[in-house]
Amino acid sequence: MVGSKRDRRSGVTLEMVALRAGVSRATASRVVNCSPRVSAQIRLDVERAIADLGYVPNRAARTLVTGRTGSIAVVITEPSGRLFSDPFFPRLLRGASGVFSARDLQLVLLMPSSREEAERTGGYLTAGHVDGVLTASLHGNDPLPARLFKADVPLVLVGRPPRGISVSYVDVDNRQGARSAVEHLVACGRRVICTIAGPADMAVGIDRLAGYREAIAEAGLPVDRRLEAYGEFTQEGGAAAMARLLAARADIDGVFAASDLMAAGALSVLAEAGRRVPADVSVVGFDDSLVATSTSPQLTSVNQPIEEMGQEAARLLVEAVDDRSRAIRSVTLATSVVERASSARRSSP
Amino acid sequence: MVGSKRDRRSGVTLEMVALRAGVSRATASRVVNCSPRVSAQIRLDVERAIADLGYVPNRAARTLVTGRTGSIAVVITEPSGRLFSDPFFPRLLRGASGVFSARDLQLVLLMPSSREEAERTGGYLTAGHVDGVLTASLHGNDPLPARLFKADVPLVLVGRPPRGISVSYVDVDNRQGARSAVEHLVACGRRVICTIAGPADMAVGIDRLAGYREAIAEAGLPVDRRLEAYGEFTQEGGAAAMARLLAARADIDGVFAASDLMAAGALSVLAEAGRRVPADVSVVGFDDSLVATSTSPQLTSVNQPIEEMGQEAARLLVEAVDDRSRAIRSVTLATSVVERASSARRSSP
DNA sequence: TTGAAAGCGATACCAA
DNA sequence: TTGGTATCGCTTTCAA
Repeated sequence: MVGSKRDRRSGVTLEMVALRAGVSRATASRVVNCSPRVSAQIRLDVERAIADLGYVPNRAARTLVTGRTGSIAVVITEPSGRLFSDPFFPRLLRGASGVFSARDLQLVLLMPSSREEAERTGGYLTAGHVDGVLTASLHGNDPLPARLFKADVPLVLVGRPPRGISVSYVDVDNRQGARSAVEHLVACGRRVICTIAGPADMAVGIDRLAGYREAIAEAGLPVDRRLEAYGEFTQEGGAAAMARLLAARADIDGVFAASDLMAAGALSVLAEAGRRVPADVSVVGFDDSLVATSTSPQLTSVNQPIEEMGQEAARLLVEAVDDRSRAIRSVTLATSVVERASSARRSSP
Repeated sequence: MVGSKRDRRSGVTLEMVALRAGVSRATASRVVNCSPRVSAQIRLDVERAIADLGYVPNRAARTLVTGRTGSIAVVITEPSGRLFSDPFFPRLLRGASGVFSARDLQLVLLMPSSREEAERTGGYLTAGHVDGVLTASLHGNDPLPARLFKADVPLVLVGRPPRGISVSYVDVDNRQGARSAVEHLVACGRRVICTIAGPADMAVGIDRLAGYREAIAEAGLPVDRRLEAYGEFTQEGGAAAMARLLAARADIDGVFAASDLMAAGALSVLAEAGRRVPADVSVVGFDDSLVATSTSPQLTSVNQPIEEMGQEAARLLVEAVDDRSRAIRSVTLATSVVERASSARRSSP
């Protein structure tokens, strides 16, 4: 690596502080680290020297000996758009950052937006820049978990890990959530219920689809693959999927979308197609995010406690960083259906 | 700092690589750093050892000697909401990240959401975790620039720095942009033109307001402080300001808002008040973001090349990191008015 | 081309 | 309570 000659940082070292305060480096270090084994007078002397010189501990040196960096990375591997358009992430971050803050850990956000960048990010994380990694929205083929595991970097996922990967995680019961949504549609008297599923390589996508199928089967409704369409977790993805579904089965009277954003896309397509919601078609989303209350009609949606997921994940990660036991822990939170205007009992036929 | 006993990282060191390859640490280091002064055979041996052992260089150790970390921080100090709701930031990041990527620098995003967190973040940055800092949306009283300057950490701002701070920056000509907007309204035959200004402690806010005043004066229109209202750069801020303005002067026929989001808020208030846009009132926003084309009617807006700002800022920062000359550089980009449906020539009176 | 060895700045052990 | 010093993992002269 490059590194032009001697371009040392501003350069106040502990050595200089010690010299100025007339003590040894060891003692100065004790003051910096708030050790109780320092006399009051000396503590004052050193503190003044620190202030006079504007001393700031060099993290690299400290990290080298302690093995700790005092920072945690949150990694969001998404094609850039989603991080900012999906309200999921800010809520997750809000939940997590509170926990890290309380532990005086600096949260740094990494958002590789291409395979190449993801590669570099992996290097950054395994090189010891952070004490632990929190990641959300993982795709099935992402090599990151294995790489971090090998490098012994603590990792916690938000969302169930893909098959074959064992790692700590926090998730909501997506399967049960999806079932509740479909059961709600059935209770509304819907008989031709389709689903707009998330990407087939993401656990959330898979689980919500599984829940949908279970509920359909249990309700004794015929299973029909033409009632299932996949899409990205975006408004556009939802719209495109809805259009395909309508083309395949014109008699659809219920829609379960795997996210509110997708449901919003579906609503716009239904409106264009002249279907009234909820009179002709009832729609249920997932997330119960702000989006749910800004569509027209407002969305019935499966609520998931996102801030809480962030908190729990952060807590799990902090534990893992502290004890380094490599134990796998997981937390699953419950969901609930929040009813709004987009779903209603079918008017008597 | 804590640091439980010997909890060393996974622990493949260069020493171990050297041993396995049967060479000295120095030679192994040369291979890792792609030095040309290594024989082909030895290079192969060492590379195999690296692969076998899964060696990853320890960043802390390397940083300690080179003074470089290979990463750059982008700091957004906002009460959390704005980062995700304002399309400005994703665009800025997209522009900047391309440049950093090309230089193999890892971009880390820091978003302190309270004074306390901002304090910690300052510590993180001055402790040598990153080679340089890019920051946007700086408020006048933010102590960060001074702190970084003292610690000799390269810094580039997006947006003109507050008075009294000298630092490199990239900005658009906000003053001229605002003038063009107002001139456009005047050309539309508007005579009672108000402005929804940004926060008075932010340079963008100040500059756009100044441009507004200049244009009003030049057009020979009476200056009236009741035609100026301040607000946050949010939809709510814009709505509240518009409501106050209408209450103070019912005869308003032109609105210049300092951001599209604010203009969107203004549009909703105007609609509620029964004012037709653009027939009764013409509205011009600032940013020419996606928001501008999703309002109804679509917004006439001042375009600013945000991706380009991000690129230029990143370029400036990379330069500063490389030569460490502490020279202050700045780049100012031009704006242009993009006409849409929210502004139109007044129908003959 | 290769190796030996001197740091980089801080922590933590062992004596005093 | 204090100081001396080995050590962390790597880069980089300086000799060989």
